[in-house]
Amino acid sequence: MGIQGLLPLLKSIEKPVHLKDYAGQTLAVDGYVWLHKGAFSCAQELCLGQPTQKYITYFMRKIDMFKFFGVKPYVVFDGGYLPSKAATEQERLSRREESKKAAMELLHSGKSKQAQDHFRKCVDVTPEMAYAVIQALEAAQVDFVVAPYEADAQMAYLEMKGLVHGIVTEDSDLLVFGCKRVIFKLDQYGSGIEILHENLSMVRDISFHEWTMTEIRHMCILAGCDYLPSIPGMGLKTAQRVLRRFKTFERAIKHLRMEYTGAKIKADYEEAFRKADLTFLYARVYDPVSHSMVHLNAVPEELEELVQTDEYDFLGP
DNA sequence: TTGTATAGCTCCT
DNA sequence: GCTATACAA
Repeated sequence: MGIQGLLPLLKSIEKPVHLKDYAGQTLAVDGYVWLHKGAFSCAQELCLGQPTQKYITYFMRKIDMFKFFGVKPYVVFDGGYLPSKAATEQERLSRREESKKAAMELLHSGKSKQAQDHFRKCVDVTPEMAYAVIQALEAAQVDFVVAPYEADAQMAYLEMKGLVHGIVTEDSDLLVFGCKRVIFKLDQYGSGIEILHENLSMVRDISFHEWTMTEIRHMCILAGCDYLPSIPGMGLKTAQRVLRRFKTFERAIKHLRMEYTGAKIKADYEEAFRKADLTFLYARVYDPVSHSMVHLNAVPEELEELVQTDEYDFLGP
């Protein structure tokens, strides 16, 4: 889902770029994006369990494009799902099953063209597909890493450690994780748009002047993110207003509780907010240098013991 | 003005 | 996952 409405809000700081602008550099790539797009070319085969190589070919063509422009790709795959995302996954699964039923019926009545539309809605990227692509990457000596949980946090870590110069993705969450250089909408010719974190203060549609990374992260969580749905009626602009007025999210939530009478804000909302915030800060990632599991940012002393407990399995158990 | 709900898109020629 | 669009509070 990402952060609803974040990218349109950042239009004024978008910069058109081309892969060749990054010649000689390494860019982290969200493997899921290419896996999913590649799966579209062979949705029916994948849904019916028929053997196909098309999604691998598609993926490697993207890799070749990077190499053609002198850019080194560092592919990042998703690992396990966080417990906090289980509900979303279940919802997606049942929607896919519905589409598959419709696709099969159309196929059996000879309407293969219409069936294809439904196959594309039910196609899912499986770990087996990721593994097939990984083998092709190994053969081509392309760097990759499987994140213990979410690719987003893993890519943010690679950038933070200086292992990559920027991140290619379609997911606005990356900016909330604090990434410095994110490239969106990369097309088949190598064109895309770049957003730099340092330019956030220059956004015209909303005033982020003097805003810290913490405030921007809190605004995004309040407006709804993958780890916590928003309070009904709370979008980015309203979230920005209440945070500007009340300074901290605790005070903002307290105020919203008084204003929004009734059961609109659940009793555990503030607790859930804190957990979402900690996930953006301290998600578990893999460190390719030391070959060990670490947290995205150094965990402060007062939290060190807590993050080891089951209470904190939302960071990745 | 702002948020939400819905539909259409990702492949390829 | 994204965007574009129409509609609602």
